[in-house]
Amino acid sequence: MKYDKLKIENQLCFPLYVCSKEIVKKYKPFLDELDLTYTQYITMMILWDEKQLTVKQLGKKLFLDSGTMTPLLKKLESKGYVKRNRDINDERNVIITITEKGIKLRNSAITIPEKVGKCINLSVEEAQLLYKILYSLINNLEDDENE
Amino acid sequence: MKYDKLKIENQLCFPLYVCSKEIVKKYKPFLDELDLTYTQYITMMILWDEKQLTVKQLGKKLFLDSGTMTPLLKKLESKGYVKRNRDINDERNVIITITEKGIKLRNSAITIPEKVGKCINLSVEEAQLLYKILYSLINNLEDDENE
DNA sequence: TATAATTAAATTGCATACAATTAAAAAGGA
DNA sequence: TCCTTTTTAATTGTATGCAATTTAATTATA
Repeated sequence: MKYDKLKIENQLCFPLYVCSKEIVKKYKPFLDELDLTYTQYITMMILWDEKQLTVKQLGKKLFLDSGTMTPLLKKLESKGYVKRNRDINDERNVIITITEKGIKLRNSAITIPEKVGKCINLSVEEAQLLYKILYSLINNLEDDENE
Repeated sequence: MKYDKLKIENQLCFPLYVCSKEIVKKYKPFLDELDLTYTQYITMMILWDEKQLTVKQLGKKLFLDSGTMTPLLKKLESKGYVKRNRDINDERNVIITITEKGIKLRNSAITIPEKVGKCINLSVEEAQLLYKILYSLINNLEDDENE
């Protein structure tokens, strides 16, 4: 039919949008124990690895802009997990550094991926395939930006 | 390493979250022309098919609760695309009915799926596979709810 | 060097999302 | 029938997410 392409069941974005939201919800009870939101959690994930980054660098890795990052980082600072300091060499930059308390939080978070994995319940093959397709999609979207 | 499961590149949820956000952004210029947001768009998508539903039924199809639906539907009402009326037979329900103006909007929306499809740029096989995996994921998540 | 252009963070305004609560209506049971 | 429970929307409060703008600092250029 003429309007078939406008049917919700023929959309690819809609199940993506639903999966994203619903899985983030699955994280909630586990993240509540750490007093973190999902966005704060993925921010900490970067910082557990890199220790120190500018707001810009963090936002690039997380696909978020300063409008989202600035209030989020202030919240993480108020919880004592990060410090925010202007770069002395280039005062435009704000450098985010993880604190000792932030580093310690990683031990409490370590069981989360496994717990959420159980809710997801995909076969290893499906999970790998999904992962692969999602990242190629992200690359396509980025290429499309630069046309 | 001990903390490998906490690395951002080993997460499945993160690329889902990014894809969802980034594709919704791709819709923006096209939806701007219709003065619709993405959530308003998928709501209209349901209504183009069903004409009349309660808030509850709409929310169930969209995986959204009344806290999101109520203000969104008021906005669609103020734009003249839907009407909101209490069900006379059961005053707890609010029935959403698409208006003539709302029905006509479909003709302006009809080119959107194709335009966004071009940005996504996956092969037909990958797109079908992704679709299939996402819906089985949604089913798994729902099953997990009812345990 | 003085000015223009660029860059990074912060701010503002709007639109979700969702948990938790509230209010009203309907259904079920003693 | 009266009371309790359930159901549906709406409301409240918190946290994103992003476009657009602003501010301050740096870089590029005439």
